[in-house]
Amino acid sequence: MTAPPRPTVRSKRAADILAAARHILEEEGADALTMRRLAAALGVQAPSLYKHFPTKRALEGALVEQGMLELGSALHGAIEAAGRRRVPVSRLLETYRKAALANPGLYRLATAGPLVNEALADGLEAWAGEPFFLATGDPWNAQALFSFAHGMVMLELDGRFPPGSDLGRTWRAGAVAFSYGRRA
Amino acid sequence: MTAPPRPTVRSKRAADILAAARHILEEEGADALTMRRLAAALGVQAPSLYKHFPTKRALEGALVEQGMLELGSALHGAIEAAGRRRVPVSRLLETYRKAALANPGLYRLATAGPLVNEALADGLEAWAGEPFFLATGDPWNAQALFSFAHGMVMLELDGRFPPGSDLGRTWRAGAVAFSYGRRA
DNA sequence: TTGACAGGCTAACAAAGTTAGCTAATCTGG
DNA sequence: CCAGATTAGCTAACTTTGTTAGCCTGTCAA
Repeated sequence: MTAPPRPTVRSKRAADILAAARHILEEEGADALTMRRLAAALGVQAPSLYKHFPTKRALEGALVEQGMLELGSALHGAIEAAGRRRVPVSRLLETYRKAALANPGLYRLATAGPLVNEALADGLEAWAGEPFFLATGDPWNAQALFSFAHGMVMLELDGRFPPGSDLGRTWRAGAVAFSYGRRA
Repeated sequence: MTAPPRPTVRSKRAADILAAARHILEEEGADALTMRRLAAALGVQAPSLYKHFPTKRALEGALVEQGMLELGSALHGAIEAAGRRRVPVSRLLETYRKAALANPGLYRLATAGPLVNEALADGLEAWAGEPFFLATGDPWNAQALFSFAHGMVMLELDGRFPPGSDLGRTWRAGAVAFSYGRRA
């Protein structure tokens, strides 16, 4: 088990900005997260934000780091809760779904576009993905299971499933498919 | 088997614009697809484009329709090639992967953000998804399999897998997991 | 022939990220 | 305790982007 990566340390002010940004992101959507809107929420003018983050993408990157850290923590929590036994795939998926849907804006931000993560502490993504390896036992099923979970969350967030779909059952179908450790 | 939806009919000029847009999208990326850049490629000024599409999103929507139609055709082609037998999941996935990665910009456009599809001919999405039902035999495994495929493509396009990953093997792991028609 | 319409044009706006350069406060080293 | 540096704010302004308004010209049908 890899150690959880330490979050980047930031000034109090920078942390406040991130909190405000996150609030706007979740309450009003990604489009509402503009530098001017964010500045206004902090009672400040837009250019002042650049004293704390060099660019909007950097600010988003910091949000992504937070999101990944929280998601990773949730997943590792599920692993630990299982003690010495292997986590059931279904349990891991439930955790993933719940954690991801709890912060839709952040999740989309973290996994949209080619590379918002740039300087994303390198180990972070690997660490967050580790539970999938622990649940499946091999890297290929781990990646496949992760892809399934990611696809489900994205499609669910984007309302891409036909109305009336029993998504719980779809998640369960995936869980069944990836259980019992079959090899490719 | 549902009939393939007819593509929206458009004027010659509108079709030309879409072709140019698609070219820019694939050659230079989504950021390069601006109204001015597109207009320039057509030897025209930006506002002229609004004689043919009411908004940039409408133009993107038309591109998405094209993409979905092509992807759906590829998948249905795989179904037909199997004749009366059920398509192997692995075969369907290979088709999906190949078709999606052949037009990365278009694929991302079609499946990014909450709703680019708006007026997307309603049956189109259902029609494109039908092959997954035919390959798995029930709607829940169909949706789960689709989510897996979608997640794989997105992560692959975004370079989210650790370098050196054997993605072919990951796709195969997914294929194995979703074969043999297990029920949730 | 006349009038509608199709399809182009220029000028311009608003919103977005961002930069430059100023200033007031606060902290720090001698 | 003061001087200089740093911090963190400000205003003004620039660029890029989508988009609108309003004009003009050619084509084609009544």
